[in-house]
Parts: sequence; structure tokens; C-alpha cells
Amino acid sequence: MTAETASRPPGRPRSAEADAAIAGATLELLVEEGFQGLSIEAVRRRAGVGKATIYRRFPDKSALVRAAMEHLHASLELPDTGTLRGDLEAVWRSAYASAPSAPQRLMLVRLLIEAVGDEKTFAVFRETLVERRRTGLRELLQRGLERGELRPGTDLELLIDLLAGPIIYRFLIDAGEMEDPVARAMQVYDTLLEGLKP
Amino acid sequence: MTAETASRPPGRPRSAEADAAIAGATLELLVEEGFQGLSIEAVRRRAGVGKATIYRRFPDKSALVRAAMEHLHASLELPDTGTLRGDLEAVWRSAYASAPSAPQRLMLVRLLIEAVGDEKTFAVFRETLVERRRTGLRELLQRGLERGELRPGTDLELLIDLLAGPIIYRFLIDAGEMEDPVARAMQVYDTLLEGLKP
DNA sequence: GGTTTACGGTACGCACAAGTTTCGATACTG
DNA sequence: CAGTATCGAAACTTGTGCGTACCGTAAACC
Repeated sequence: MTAETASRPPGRPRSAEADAAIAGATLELLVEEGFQGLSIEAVRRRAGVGKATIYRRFPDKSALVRAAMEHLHASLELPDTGTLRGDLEAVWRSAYASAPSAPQRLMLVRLLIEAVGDEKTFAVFRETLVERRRTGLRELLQRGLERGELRPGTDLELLIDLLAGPIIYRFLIDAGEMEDPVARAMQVYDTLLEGLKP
Repeated sequence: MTAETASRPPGRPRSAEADAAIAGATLELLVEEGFQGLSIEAVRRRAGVGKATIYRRFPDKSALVRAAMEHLHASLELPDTGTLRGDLEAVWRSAYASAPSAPQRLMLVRLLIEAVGDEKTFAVFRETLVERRRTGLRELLQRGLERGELRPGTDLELLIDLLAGPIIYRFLIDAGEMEDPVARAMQVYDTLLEGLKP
């Protein structure tokens, strides 16, 4: 309390409601319009906020978007079904329960690609949309490896690429459409384990 | 000649030079600025052409871009080294000889994702950037399958996803940077053939 | 109560691109 | 040569977002 009072600058404090409204509107518009398509004007309208209230907090669109993304703490709880295959299925199932529509499934690719050239923003997107998921997957694979479900010495980073890449690629070329993403992901996994040698 | 003369409408014919300049400028700007970033103003400037000359040919940006892409007939000759592995290596080598910089390697992903929502344009991009390459790959894989280098009954469409997906995905999350794309592609291929069972 | 800063809302000037129109010159037909 | 449609260039209207500045009001401090 003392510290709070002592460090508080004079004048009216900034509104936490405005903070939340701005972040919420920004995230919504990112999904709907993408990074390039997002305008501060639109954020202002949707948040029901004055323009100065946004510019008081963020110097430009990139900073606004970075801050909004950093507020996005997907809980991302790891499953533990006892088998690697079961864990992977659970991960994919929860991932695509939270992104049931084609545009939502394309968001990851879209935001990443639109942020290329804006180094800071790309880094934030990559951390939030990519690395966090890879970290979870890595943990699952490590457990599977220790249980003897994978060939010893397997390169886990490569394996993550092999598991996620084909699904992301298929989303990309089919504009986010896919009948049963989970089934396809497991088909990829099974093929990877079996190998394709005659 | 007769047909040409008979069917030619009165007045000055449209300039083939202008056609070529417009298509060339459009393709250059697509690589540099992407689909959303391309403006007809910029095309006009780079092509050294009047604005009406563009609008006389194309009603809007989408039509302009579609026409320019359709002029893009990558020769795409198929290698024949005698082994599937050799063929794949040759394909990847030529693919990334023609796209040596990070922005060029990102162009496929970038254009596809930016054209989502513009159905016609997406279809043209997909045909030009994706299906043409898949068709070549499919032929190589089919030959390998017939030579007994792949397990009989292998789903070639899935295999194409498994080969291309991890590389495209890696380009995406690393903003087009990759030390040796060919080596990585072959690492993917070798892992796919061996399988990962303990 | 006086001071300070933030609030939502609005107006403004600036930049830039979309398209349309006009210009004199040019190329081809009949 | 007369007619027509093109050419590059430029002017023009319209629309939109950026970023700043200014309202009257509200919420905190001393």
C-alpha cells in the first residue's frame, strides 16, 4: 500500500477497464482482420475508447499488438495418458477444439507471415504462437522417449517439425479447411513411427 | 493472317510491350511487397505505364495479379537420377537455387495466406505455387514406388505433405532463414523412410 | 478546493491509393 | 486521309487511416 501510494504519479490513474477493452478489441480484430488489416481506428471503435487513450499507451500499431499478444497466456496444460500416442491425440484435440473454424486455424500462419519484417512483433508472435506449443510437445516427446516409445537418440526438434509441419502445411494450402485434423495428425504420427521402407 | 486481320477491331492495337511491362512489374512487386502490399499505383510507376492502360486490361488488383501469375510458366523439368533419393535431392536443389533469399523462400506462404478470402486469386496461387510442384513430386514418388523404393500401398498425397510440410513449416517459423535447405529436406526424407520405432 | 492527469469524443491536416477523366500524340484500318 | 482506339502522363474526386490537438468531464492527489 505504502509503496503503491508513494510511487503513484499525480493526476487521474489510467483506467484498467480501458486497458482490458483495448487488449480485447485488438485480439478480436487480429483474428478477424490479421495484422496488416488491423487499424487503430477500428480498435478505438470496438473498444469504445478515445484515440488518445490508445496513443497514450502505445506509440504505434506494433507496440499495441505486441502488448495484446503478451496478455495472451494460453494455459496449455499437458495431458498425461500414459502413452505418447494418447498424449499427442489429446494435445491435437484440445488445440483444435480452441480453433474450430478455418479462419481461426489459419491465424497462426497468417499472423506470423504478416509480421515478417517487423522484428520485435515477429518475435512476440513466434514466442506466443509457436514456441509455447513446441515446448509442450517437446516435454511429451521426451517422456515418450524415456518410456522407450521412440528410437533412442531421436532428434526431438526435427520430430516436432515432422509432426506439426504436415498439418500446418495442409491448413495453408487448403485455406484452413480439414475434415478431421486429429485423425490426420495421428495418421502422420503413425506413418512417422512405422517408416516407409518396403 | 486472314483471321487476324478480319478479327482485329479498329483503332490502335494494345501494346504488347505494355502487357509485358505490367506483368513483369506485378510479379516483382508481388515478391517485394506481397499481395496485400501491392498497389496499382506502384505497378504503374514501375512499369512506366499510364494508369488507364492498366485499368483498360484489368478491372481490379485481383484480376491483375491473377493474370500475371498465370503468365508464370515455371518450366519445372523433372530429374531422373535413377533413385528416388537422388531425384528428390535434385528437385530441392533446383527449387532453392531459384529462391536463394529468405523473402523469396517465404513468397509461397505469404501469397497463399494473403489471398485467403479472395477465392479466385487463391485458386490461381494454389495452382501455380502448389499444385504444379506437387504434380512433379507425385511423378517422382510414383516412379520410386514402382522401383520398389517405397512400401507398396504408400499414400503418395500424404507422403508429399510429410516431405514438404516440415520444410515449409520451418521456413515459416524462421522467417525464411535456413542454413542448408537441401540437407534438411534429405534429413526429413531419410527419417521418413527409416521410421522412429525403437 | 486547487492541481494534475486521464477519460470518451471529435475535428483536423497529412499522406496515399482507388478509380475516373482529360490531354495531345500515336498506330492501325479502310 | 478520315476514323478509331490505344498510348503515357497528369489532374481530379473520393475514401481511409495516421497521428495530433482540443473539448468538457471525471478521478485521483495535496
